[in-house]
Amino acid sequence: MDKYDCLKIENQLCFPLYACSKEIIRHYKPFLDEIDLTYTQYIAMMVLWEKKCLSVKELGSCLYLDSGTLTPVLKKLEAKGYIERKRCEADERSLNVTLTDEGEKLKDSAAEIPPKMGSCVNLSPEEAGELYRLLYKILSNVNQ
Amino acid sequence: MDKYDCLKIENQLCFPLYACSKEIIRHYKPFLDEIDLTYTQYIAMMVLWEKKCLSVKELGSCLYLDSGTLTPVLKKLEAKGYIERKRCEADERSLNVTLTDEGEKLKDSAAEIPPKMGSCVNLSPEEAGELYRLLYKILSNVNQ
DNA sequence: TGCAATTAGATTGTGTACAATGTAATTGTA
DNA sequence: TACAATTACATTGTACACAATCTAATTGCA
Repeated sequence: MDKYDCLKIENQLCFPLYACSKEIIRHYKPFLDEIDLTYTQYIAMMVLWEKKCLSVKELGSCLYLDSGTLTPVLKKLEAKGYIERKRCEADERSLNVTLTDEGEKLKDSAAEIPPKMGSCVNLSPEEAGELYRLLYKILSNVNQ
Repeated sequence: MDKYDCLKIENQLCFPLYACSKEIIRHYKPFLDEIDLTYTQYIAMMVLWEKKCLSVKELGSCLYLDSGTLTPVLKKLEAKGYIERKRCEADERSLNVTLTDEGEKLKDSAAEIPPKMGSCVNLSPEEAGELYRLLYKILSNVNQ
């Protein structure tokens, strides 16, 4: 165990996280292509399907994304007709994002994706649960 | 449990993976700034510090990255003077990537980063080990 | 109440990611 | 041994991600 061992990629925890995240997202692509969404657009829609209406700031804190990333993503979703972007009347700084009927309708096609994805992650339910717990434990710490 | 529950972001495994990966990489930034590397450049250097010399293809399979991503990353590392890129004499299609003395020297500064990062992931050694195991289990499956 | 500080989004610039395609070198085989 | 198929890398185009900065609206406090 020399002082450089910590630099070996196989001793890193961040690297398999990074690689895993990318590889799984890559496996989403063929399914997401069918409903013409990218992964980022998909997770934004996922929050909207649940919350119906929220500000860019709220969406950003759900997704760990800032306005620099979300503004163009939301403009694309608006161009596709899935959402509406409207300044909040009570506070003009804030932008309300809401689902259109088309956006709401998309939920049915999207609901077919998670079951199809399940097979690419070969973990037992217990392992998946443990992974989930560990990831959220890190996330809760990383944000103080 | 209705048919849309699978679409809730808190029921997804991919989302915390994606968010965790990004958040941890973001925490690397101040440390990586000190040695003027991005995260992608850092993991490429990590493989080189270990293997000394390898082709773009080999590097790509270590990092789960293709030439479209690696070519510009490696050109930047070459411009910084940390690596050399030279066509393989035995097979001109292949490009050999090797460390320069400057690149080798960088290893000492880089070795200070992993210990500093440890504190941002508040997992016990057992939990970190389990997370590591689960991530590599997924990675081994995702690539058939 | 006036105005400095804060806040919410948008913009800009840099750096990945990756699919699709292009090019040149090498291989396999009829 | 020609030449089609394959391989390695580079290029192009699209889409994030994020730091830094900008603008306009709102808040807080002297």
